Amino acid sequence: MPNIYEVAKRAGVSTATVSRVLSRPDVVSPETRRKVLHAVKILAYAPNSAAKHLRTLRSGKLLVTIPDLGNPFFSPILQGIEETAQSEGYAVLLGDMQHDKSREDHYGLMLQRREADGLIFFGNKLPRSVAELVAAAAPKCAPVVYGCDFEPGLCTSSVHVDNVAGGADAVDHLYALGHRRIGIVSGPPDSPSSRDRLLGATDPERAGRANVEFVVMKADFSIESAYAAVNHLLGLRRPPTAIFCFNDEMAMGALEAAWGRRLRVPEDLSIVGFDDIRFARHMNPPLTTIAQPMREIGIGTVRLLLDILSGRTIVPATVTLPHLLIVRGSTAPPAVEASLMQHASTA
Amino acid sequence: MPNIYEVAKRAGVSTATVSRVLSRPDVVSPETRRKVLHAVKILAYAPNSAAKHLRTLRSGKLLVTIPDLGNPFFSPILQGIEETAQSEGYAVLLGDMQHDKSREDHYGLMLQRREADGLIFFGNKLPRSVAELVAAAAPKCAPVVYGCDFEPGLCTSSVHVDNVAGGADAVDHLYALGHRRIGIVSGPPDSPSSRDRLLGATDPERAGRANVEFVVMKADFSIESAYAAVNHLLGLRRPPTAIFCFNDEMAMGALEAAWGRRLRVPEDLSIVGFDDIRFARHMNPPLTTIAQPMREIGIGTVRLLLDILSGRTIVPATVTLPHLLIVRGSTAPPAVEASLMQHASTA
DNA sequence: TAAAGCCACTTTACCGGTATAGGTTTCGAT
DNA sequence: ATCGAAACCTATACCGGTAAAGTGGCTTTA
Repeated sequence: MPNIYEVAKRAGVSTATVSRVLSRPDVVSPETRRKVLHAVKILAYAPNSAAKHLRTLRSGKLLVTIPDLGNPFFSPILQGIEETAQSEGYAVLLGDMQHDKSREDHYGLMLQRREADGLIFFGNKLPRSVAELVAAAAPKCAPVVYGCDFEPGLCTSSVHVDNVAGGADAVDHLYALGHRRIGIVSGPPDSPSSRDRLLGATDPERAGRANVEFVVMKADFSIESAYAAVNHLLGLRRPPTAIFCFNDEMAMGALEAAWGRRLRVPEDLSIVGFDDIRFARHMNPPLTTIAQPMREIGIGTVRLLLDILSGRTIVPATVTLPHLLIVRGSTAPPAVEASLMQHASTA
Repeated sequence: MPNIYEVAKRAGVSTATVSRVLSRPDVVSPETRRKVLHAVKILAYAPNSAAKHLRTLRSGKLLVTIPDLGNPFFSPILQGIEETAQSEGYAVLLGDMQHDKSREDHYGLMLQRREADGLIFFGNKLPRSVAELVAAAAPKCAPVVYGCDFEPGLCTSSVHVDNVAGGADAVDHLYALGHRRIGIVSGPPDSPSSRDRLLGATDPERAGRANVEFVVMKADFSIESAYAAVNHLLGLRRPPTAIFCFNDEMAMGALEAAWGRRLRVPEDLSIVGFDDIRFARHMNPPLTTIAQPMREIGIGTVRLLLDILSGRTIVPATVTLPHLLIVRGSTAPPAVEASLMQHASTA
């Protein structure tokens, strides 16, 4: 593995010149440049990154932590992050929290050791070590960006959709179809986005909604938890005619529960999801859902973080990206009997 | 951000002592150790990783490249990798190839620059820069491990299942159920694992198989390609009674094609997948498939790579992990008419 | 009693780049 | 011919750790 000295010797120049040929070629004469590049090629030289990082005090890496890699919601986000980071000359360090607190502090330390220049955090709550770092930087920006969720009290930037409006849009869709008894399968209570979706979904002030009943089941964003919750809902004396799940995986669980009870979707039961993961359109029936621009969320977090790192952004910024209701085959007006029953019971 | 000098000064010792307290505490007296640790705590000191890496010529990072992050097949693999790497003191650098050659060489260079100590490669073909590195190291090991696939001619280690046997097991299952006309939806021809599965699936020498007809459709592991392929198969004059897709996502596409033609699965058409991704059991009907131990594949690649890095392994090793046929609801004996037709036509 | 060994630490060279200051050459203007 | 400034290059300090050699005082050994 050759170093810069060997290249310099071979090209007959100083190491500084070699360095400059590779980082700012325009300030070196064409002739010298040619000689150096030739030597670089012959020796297959590539600058050692540790040395570079030590001298420049930048690592060229962004740390990204994800609560659960297995969730397909994060795949396009990660792709957006990885692609943008690479095109801006950064590499991505991946941390999978697996919902484990002890792993979180491990990754918090990596920021302190400067193994990464910044952190893109997906999850509910910053690990303690990072929160301290953020608090220390306040009111200026620490190199930390929240994706999707964000802690209201904390001085951090974030990129997300309007979850209140998203939740409201899902329910508005069901309401417009005629549903008046709606089951809701929420995420865990410590998830800010789940809280917001619930807020929007059940907002009694929402214009045009009257005579709606909600039955809220707490779940945890997993297929299994939603299956159990929906199974319970369908076993009620007066089951809901529609169900809004706070993510698409839980909608899969809801579909399974419906199959299990020989209910047809959407004839007997309408189902709405959230996220529009890649598989939503391939479910049976294709899933109506609130789409999040996942790839753009990923891209947005990187851009925001790079703005902070370069000093272009000083004060924490919040970016809200648009969501979109995608109507597919899993929602329809409630069956006549159901709406009659509903009518009779409220009369 | 304090450095080791400030800690040394505060503790009244030399920097070397501070360094040793943190890396080999046992060779320092308890009293000195206490003083140093106290100073470390007060200053919130964390060793700069670039400096450490420069001196030790190790980066503590493993580069992992994935052809497509969106494929849920890779999620458990990545989780296994990340978890094992972290527990062994390594961090994971993520590269998403997105089937793009130009990105591949970018990541090849990272090895040369020593931004990572080793590479875990998922995909068909090593990028040129890495292949050169491997060739240069031959017949010893380069710090490169193939996951799932592997290039036969190349001197690299790999971790995978026996794809020939897996393909054979899938077809044996269908054969045992009575299917004699089997559609096969393969991956792209440049994928070694797809080639192997095809070999096993259509092996005419396989004991006990007689009078089986195969119709092979080339696809590319995507839902859409499989949908088109299966749609074509089902439109044939004598369509197959069972279909073996070389991954589970393609089985999803096959299911969709069956729904589209109002066929019941498994009554009218049996479907077998490969991989046993997390969603396989949640399809409608639950998918019969060949399970790969994905998490263990991930763990295995890390262990193998660390063995190479530590010098414990000198010669390239190949690890074959067990696969398993998981029978769920998507396979059943062919309908009577179909088998009669089959019988009549072969008589 | 000198030599050798050991302990617990300090000193220092070094990893491989880049930033910076300073030196040399070139060339047009005076 | 002399000067000045730009263009281009070199020498070197420095980034922050760690490995290895060195130190001083003590104990053990021949």
